Amino acid sequence: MTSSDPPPVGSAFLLTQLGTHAAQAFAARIGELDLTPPQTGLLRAIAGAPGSSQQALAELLGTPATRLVALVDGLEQRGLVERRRNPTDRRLHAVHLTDAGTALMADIGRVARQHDDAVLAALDGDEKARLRELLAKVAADQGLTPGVHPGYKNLR
Amino acid sequence: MTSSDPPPVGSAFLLTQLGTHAAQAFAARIGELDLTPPQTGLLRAIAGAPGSSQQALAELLGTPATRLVALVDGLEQRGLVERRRNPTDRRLHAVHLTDAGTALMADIGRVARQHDDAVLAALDGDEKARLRELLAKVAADQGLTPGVHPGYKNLR
DNA sequence: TATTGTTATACTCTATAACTATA
DNA sequence: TATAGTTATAGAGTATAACAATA
Repeated sequence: MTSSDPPPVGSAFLLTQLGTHAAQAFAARIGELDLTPPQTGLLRAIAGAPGSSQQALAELLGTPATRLVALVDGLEQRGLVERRRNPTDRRLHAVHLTDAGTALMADIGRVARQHDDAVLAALDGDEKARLRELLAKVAADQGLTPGVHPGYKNLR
Repeated sequence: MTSSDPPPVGSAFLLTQLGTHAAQAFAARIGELDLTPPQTGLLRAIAGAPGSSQQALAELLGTPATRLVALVDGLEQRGLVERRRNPTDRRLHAVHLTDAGTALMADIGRVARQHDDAVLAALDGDEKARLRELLAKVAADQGLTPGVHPGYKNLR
């Protein structure tokens, strides 16, 4: 081919393009709560499995424990989560949301819904349902953990 | 754990999750050609608009010119692209693919098709077409430039 | 003086490795 | 000796700012 025709792009590239765009838009929105996307994902994980050890959280998110420590540090300093030592095995730090953290989760939920509406504004109800169905099918086939962003995964 | 219900996730999050997954999978595949995704995107841009100045390419991709210079440097050293000075205005460096670069584009196309098939393996033909349609609709509404990955965009 | 390209520098994020404490 | 957590260090990727060449 010489040029002039726009190079045909596959659906997988469309997915990457839209996924990156959605991630950037979400980062901007959640930034108004002074949160980064990794922090938000960790808060969600803690809310879904309160009292988990940091090792367990690292395992769930697929990230090195060292990164998790730094993330928990930041959230703890802001009073959103707390570490509780396990009296039976004093090596373990169970991570819990504080009341402030729980309250913030509600805000995060609101922001997430606004984000969802904004990104999918072009679709009507039926189309949204159909898209969700197709995406869920692909996600399951690709082995993605529901609710866990693959960006935590160490790749090399 | 107390809660048993998986936290409900919006379609926009599914998009982000799948988009990141697809990007990682593509990076792994294209890495076998010793290319990074940003390099691949730049090659595509050059192939689509040969002879563009570096400023024009930076503008198209939405990236600082300084980053583009570094990317072109890497591709030029490998003999995939070349800079040609414009005799009329010697400030401009028109960027072109070399023969090796053109040949590599064919390999990239093959890898991209394999990638597409792998990511969408769960869907039949009709479903693929429907998904593509819905994604294209959302992408257009969100103002994405066709064929350009938003990851080049400077955000702050 | 304005524009294209380049180089130098700094910053952010993340991973790897070494270390402490508990078991 | 093995495990949970932590600290220290280094690397990749990118942006910001200063500079050089040409117009």
